[in-house]
Amino acid sequence: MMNPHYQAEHLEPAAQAYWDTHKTFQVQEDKGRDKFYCLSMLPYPSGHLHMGHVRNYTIGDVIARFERMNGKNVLQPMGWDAFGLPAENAAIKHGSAPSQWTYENIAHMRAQLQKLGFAYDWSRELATCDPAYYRWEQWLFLQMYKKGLVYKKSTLVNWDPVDQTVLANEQVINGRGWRSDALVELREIPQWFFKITDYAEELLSELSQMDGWPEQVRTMQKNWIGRSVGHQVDFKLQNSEDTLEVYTTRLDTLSGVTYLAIAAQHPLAAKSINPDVQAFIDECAHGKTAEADLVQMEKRGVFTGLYAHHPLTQELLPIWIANFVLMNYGTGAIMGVPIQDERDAQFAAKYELPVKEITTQVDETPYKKQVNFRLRDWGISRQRYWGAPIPMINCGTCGPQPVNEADLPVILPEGLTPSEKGSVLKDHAEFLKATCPKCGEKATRETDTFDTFMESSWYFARYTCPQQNTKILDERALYWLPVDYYIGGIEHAVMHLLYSRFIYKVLRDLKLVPGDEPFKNLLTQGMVLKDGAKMSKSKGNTVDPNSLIKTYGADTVRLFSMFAAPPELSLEWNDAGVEGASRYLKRLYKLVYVHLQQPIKGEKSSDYSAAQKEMRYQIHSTIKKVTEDIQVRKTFNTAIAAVMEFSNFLQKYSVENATDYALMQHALESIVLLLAPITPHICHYLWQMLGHEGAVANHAWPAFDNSLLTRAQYELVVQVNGKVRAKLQIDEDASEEVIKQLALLEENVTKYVTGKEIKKVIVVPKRLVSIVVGE
RNA sequence: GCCCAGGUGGCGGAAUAGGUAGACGCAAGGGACUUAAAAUCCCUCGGGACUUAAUCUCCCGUGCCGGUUCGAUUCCGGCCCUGGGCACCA
Repeated sequence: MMNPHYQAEHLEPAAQAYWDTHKTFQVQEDKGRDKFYCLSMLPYPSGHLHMGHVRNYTIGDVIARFERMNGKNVLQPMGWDAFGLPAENAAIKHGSAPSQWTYENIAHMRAQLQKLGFAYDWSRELATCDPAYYRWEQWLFLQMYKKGLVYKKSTLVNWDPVDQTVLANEQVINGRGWRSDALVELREIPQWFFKITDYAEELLSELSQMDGWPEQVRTMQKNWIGRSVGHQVDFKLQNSEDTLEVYTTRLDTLSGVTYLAIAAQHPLAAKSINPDVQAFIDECAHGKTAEADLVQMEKRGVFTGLYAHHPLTQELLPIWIANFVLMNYGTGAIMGVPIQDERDAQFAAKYELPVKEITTQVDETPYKKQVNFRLRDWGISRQRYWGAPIPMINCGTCGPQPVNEADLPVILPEGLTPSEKGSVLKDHAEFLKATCPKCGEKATRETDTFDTFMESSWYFARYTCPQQNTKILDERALYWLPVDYYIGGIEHAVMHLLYSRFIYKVLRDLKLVPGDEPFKNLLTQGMVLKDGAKMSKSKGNTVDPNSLIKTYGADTVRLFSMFAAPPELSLEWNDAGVEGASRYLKRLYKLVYVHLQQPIKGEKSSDYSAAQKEMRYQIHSTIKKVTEDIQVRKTFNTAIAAVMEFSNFLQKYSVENATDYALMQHALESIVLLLAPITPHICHYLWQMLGHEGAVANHAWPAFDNSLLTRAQYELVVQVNGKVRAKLQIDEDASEEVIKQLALLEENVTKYVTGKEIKKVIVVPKRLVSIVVGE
């Protein structure tokens, strides 16, 4: 007996309990069926779910449930990106351990996700801060070390001189430490790097074939990798055998070079003979390592006192240090061509450097042709406590040595309370204590931890066998990978997705995963905004999913977040709109209730009235529209709009005989099936009420019949000189000649045509006739 | 500064390969029901003009300026504004 009132608070837990006890979404490998791996980017356990999460995971869930209804063996897992800075900050604030804060947040957020009814295989849940996870990350690092993909070099970090610690870019506010307010210094420290540049060519060339990715993301990655073909020009230093190497893509402007400029960190800067140089370098050493800041600084420089010879004329060129030259691009040195380059011109004008015409086309042969990438190697060292330890040991005699595989995992001591004075691992005697794997002497353990991008670069592979404790991955990875659909924020378009592609190729080279690319299709969702701004605690414009779920139910929240905008656009949150989504579900519920209550029952006859034919047309065209919107376009908003439109039609349809009843039953069943991926709980209930034994989640997606998608007549638009002058109903099978004649007979058309020369008549089949007349 | 998006009624958005701009929803206004309110249902709803009136007709309108085309929200060129990313936030 159907409850006359829609009560989400009863019906939703019941549906969730059903999926839970029937293990509906737990999956195993099944060679007999097509697999479909649907993945949403794993959340950072910040404490509470926000609307961006709700949107992201609903999109993923709709796709997963849709593919499931289409017969695929669907894997949809969930886990936690559990290492990172916010846990340390919270721990400092509360004087507690980051692990405790993290695990509490995970428990809370897991419960929130479960309330939303996502079709996850929870048996595969993982947290990246679990040693059972990061031990395999450490193992992977060791394999990369063996392959020569790991090296150490010195690079700049933001150094807080008061707190004596390295700061992240976001911790530097206007050039000062966010806690200490001290002027931040740039400091060079040795750090571990992955040679992602070894894979630059492949990462670039494959992009053109990745047609399951949005064009914009591929373009961003292409530009980020930034392959260019240029030349290396050696400028011989005055009174020295040494040369200054410059990479340029504009060798043709060589004759216009009037000066050279190097980065402050360039080795040559130290050999400067100008006493002002050190002061300038010190001054440049303040600020922030972020490129956006460096590039926007006032362009300044200082003369080193050194000269080099122009390779064509042997003229002496002054060597300057300039704050806009980046050490990590090219050779950290540029040639200044004021006549051709605007920035060089401004610099030359400011420091009264000469400007020279470009005179000769140069002969390229003496110069080494060189392919250069903007992409830099990936610095993976972090001087932080709450991260996975990098498995290295520093020996006084042998230098840095990799930990023996048998000694993994290198366990991060949990329960420590971090301080603002940098990583507490540096003072943890027990952690530091190690013996050199090579000579066996006393040594010190590496205290740097992994960049958290490392954890998120391979988690999707681990979901295929999360409990595997003898190896990183097994044959299950070969069945499930690659990910068929990956859904996440556009803010990850470059870094996370590029690092993941890189690590996947490393895993491929270790013969652990199939294919070359980890993510076959990618959907990048837009931001969730309120009052035109990104929702954030600091702006005070957040919307709490919990209270919305409590007021309206999970289905309403899911429906609104899918209806308000297409997934790729930013979504403007509107509380009144949620009300509208709730209203629709009530209307649908009532439609089913009224149908079940009315007395007429029976089967379809073979004779259809015009109204019944129209009803049949509406059923099939709605199924077609929704199927294509979800399957191909992923425009869930228009799919929902089509279902709403169809519901409005049904509301006006009066059931007068058995055929009407049967058509109405078919219509309502279709709606329930079409909405099942979006609002799964109410559909689970209504499906049962409509007389079905099994769960709608296990039912097949509805089919449409192409032969029923035509109507007797269609509307034809008539334009004269591009303006709409009439609309007429035309028989489906009318010929082009007939259409032209009918169009010209229309009163409002003759008005504009009479007495004028008809130059052209364009007929667009089933749509419009465009008549072009002269004056 | 560089790379990538977006800009359409009061609001979110629709128009799928260049073919009716404003689907669907929200808000608002009017009405029905009710003792009343809520809920529900019905109607109107880009701006302007004309007409006694209309569901008639006309003009303007998709950030701005220009172009291509019978026809441009859609394609091209140039600008403006907003958002995302820029390598230690995740």
